[in-house]
Amino acid sequence: MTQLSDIPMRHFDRSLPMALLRAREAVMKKFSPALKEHGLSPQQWRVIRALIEEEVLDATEISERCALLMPSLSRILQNLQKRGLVDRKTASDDQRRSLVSITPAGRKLFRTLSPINEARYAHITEKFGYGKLELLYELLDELVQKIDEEPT
Amino acid sequence: MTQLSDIPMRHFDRSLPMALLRAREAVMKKFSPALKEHGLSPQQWRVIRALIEEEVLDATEISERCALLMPSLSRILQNLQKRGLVDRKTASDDQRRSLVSITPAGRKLFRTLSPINEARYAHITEKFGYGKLELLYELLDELVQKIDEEPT
DNA sequence: ACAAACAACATAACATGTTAATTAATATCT
DNA sequence: AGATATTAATTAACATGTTATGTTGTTTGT
Repeated sequence: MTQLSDIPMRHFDRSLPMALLRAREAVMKKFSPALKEHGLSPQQWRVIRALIEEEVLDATEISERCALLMPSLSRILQNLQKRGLVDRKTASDDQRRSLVSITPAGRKLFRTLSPINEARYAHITEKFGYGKLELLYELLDELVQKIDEEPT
Repeated sequence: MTQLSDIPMRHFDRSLPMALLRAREAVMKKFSPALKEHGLSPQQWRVIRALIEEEVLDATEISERCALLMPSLSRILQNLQKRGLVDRKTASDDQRRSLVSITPAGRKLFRTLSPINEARYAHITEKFGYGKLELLYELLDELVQKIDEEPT
């Protein structure tokens, strides 16, 4: 006879948040050390990458592109500015907005680190397989899409 | 003629850490609110789940199962103990080890939250598709495996 | 023009992530 | 047995995650 107590609880390792966390940790283990050697956290690196792609961005745009909440970003920008890696000026048309750009020193640091990271990325791609990697990206994108198109 | 400057930089959205982060954020948005209503962080919830599965665990085992570093776990256990959700005693055979178990109050809290979370999980499964979810788990597992079997 | 609503950014407060250093107990080696 | 190395857990220090609140500048409505 089947009872509630006979139904096995979904195991911990079939937890989506945990699976995503562990995957992210494994990947970061490959990228973080090189960043740390140059005094950058993964979050600081994301900001620098965004500014290489775009040249000038306000804080809110950086926040969205880098998946950083404004309070975290606020502290990170203060830190990067103090170290001379980014520059800031208030927008002339909207004094609330803070326009951020990368400095030559920041650009130089990027050029130092970028090849190292790209090499690691290439290595992961080769080891895991290009096709599987693309499939993984697609699944992750679709997961986000399906979840976000819900209310609640 | 092709130059280095013509090679487009791999875009931000094709960053594996970012893709995993965004997916995790989207998923957590579905689970966190119910936990927060009951005063639990996702990390605290992971610890409680682990203790429901196992009854007694030492701190190191919890750390591994929950993907929490020991310093974080140390603070979390102090918090949960203070709130009467877990219990601790030092192991008789090894006084260094701290054996943790869940209290009746902790078990009750679990029974309250578990159905809510399982329902959300079922909803995601339905929306995303069972097959795709299984495929995602497999890809994530394999990614971790391939990355971890490397040195450097 | 002026008050109310809104938007961008900063700050506060607390939990967690992360590395290093500490403490106490156990294991190992000679 | 006694010195040394290892291990389990904690603490320290600082960066980030997260929600709430504050500050200032801009927009909207009348």
